[in-house]
Amino acid sequence: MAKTNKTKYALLGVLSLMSGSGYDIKKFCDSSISHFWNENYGHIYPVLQKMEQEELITKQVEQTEGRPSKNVYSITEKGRKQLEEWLMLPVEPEPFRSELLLKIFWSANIPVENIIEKFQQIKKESEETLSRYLEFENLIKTKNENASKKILVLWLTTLNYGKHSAEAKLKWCEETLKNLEEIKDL
Amino acid sequence: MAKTNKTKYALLGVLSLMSGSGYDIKKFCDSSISHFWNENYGHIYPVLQKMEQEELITKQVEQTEGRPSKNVYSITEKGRKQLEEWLMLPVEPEPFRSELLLKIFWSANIPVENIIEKFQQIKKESEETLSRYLEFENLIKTKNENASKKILVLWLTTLNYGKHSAEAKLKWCEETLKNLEEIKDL
DNA sequence: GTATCCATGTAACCAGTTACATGATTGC
DNA sequence: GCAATCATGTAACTGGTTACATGGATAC
Repeated sequence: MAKTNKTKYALLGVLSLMSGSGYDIKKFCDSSISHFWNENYGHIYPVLQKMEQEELITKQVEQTEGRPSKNVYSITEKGRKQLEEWLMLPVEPEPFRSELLLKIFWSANIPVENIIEKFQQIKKESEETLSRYLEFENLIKTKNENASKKILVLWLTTLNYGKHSAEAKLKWCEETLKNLEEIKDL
Repeated sequence: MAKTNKTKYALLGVLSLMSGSGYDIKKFCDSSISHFWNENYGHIYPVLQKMEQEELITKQVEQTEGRPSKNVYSITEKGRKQLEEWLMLPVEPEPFRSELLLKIFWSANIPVENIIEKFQQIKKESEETLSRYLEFENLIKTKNENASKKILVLWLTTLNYGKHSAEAKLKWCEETLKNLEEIKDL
C-alpha cells in the first residue's frame, strides 16, 4: 500500500475554512500550522491541480486590475466528505527518524567537547522554541476570543504538544550535559 | 542544496563497528537503532553499491556451503573519514511533520467522542513505548557491562530521549483528555 | 509440510525539495 | 532605486517505500 498523500488533507483542511489560491493557502499554513506542518509551492500547485481533477475542489479565475490573475479554489461537498472520512480514521503510527540521535549513537570516536557543544546548541534552540510556543499561545488565546471553545481547545492542544516536547528535550539536554561532563576527563 | 543522504551515514556507522552484508546491517539496525532509525532492503542495497563505487566501502564475496553467496562490506579509511567529518558537523534542525497534529487541528467538525478515542489509543501506545524503553534500558546496561563508559553514555542518551518524549506525550494525552471531557457536553 | 530464516536485488512508484522562470505593484 | 509582496507554475532530482522475484536450509 502506497503512502497516502497527506498534503492533500492539509490543503483540504485549509480550504474547509476558506476559499483561496495556492498562495493564500501557503500563507495560512505558515501562520497557523507551521509548528508541525510545512508546505512549499512546488508541491501545493500540482496537488491542487490534481484535486481539481478529482473534483474535491473547484477553481475560479479571478482577475484584478494590475495583479497577476489568481486561481481561487473552493472545497466541494465531495472534498469535504473525503476530508472528514480521513479525520475520523485512527492515526497511523508515524515512523520516526532522527539525524540527531543517529549522530549521537555513532559518536564514540568524536571528542566529548564536540558532543557537549552540540547539546548546548540544542538546549538553546529548545529554549527558544519553548518561548515561541508560549508567545503563540497568548496570541491564539487573545486573538480568538470569539472562536468556539472546541476549536480553541483543539488548536491549543496542538500547541501544547509542542510545549511538552520542547520541555522534554530541554530536560534531556540538561541530563545529558551532566553525564557528558562526568566522562569528559576519563 | 539537496538534502543529504543520511542513510549513507547510518550504513557507514554500522560498518564502522563491524563488516557485514546488507542483510547483516539491516538486522543490526533493527536491534539497536530502530527506536529512532529504520532502513529497508530496497534502499540499503542500492546505497551500498553506490558507496562501493565511491570507495567508502569495499566488497568481498563470501561463499559458504549451501547458503546464498554473501556480499560482505567493509569500511575503508576514506569511508571512516567521511563518517567522522559528518559526525563532527552541528546537527541541522529537522523539519517536523505530524499527521496526528494535523488531524487534531482540523477536527472542529468531528465528534468529540471520536477525538477522545484517538487520545486514549495514543495514550496506550505511549505507555507501551515507554515500558519498552525501560526494558531496553536494562538490556543495554546488563549486556554491555564491559563496553566503554562513553559508548554506554551515548547509547543510553538516545534511549533517554525516547523515554522523555514518551513521558511528555503521555502527559499531553492526559491533559488533553481532561480538556476534551470538559467540552464533551457543551 | 509449512513457516521462517538467510540472502540479494530490481522496478515501479510516490512524496517532497530546490531551482528556475516571469513580471507587475507597493512600500521604504 | 531597491526590496519585498503578490502570484503561478515547471523541471530536475532525491529519498524512500512497496511489491515482485528467487531459492535453498532449517526448525517445528
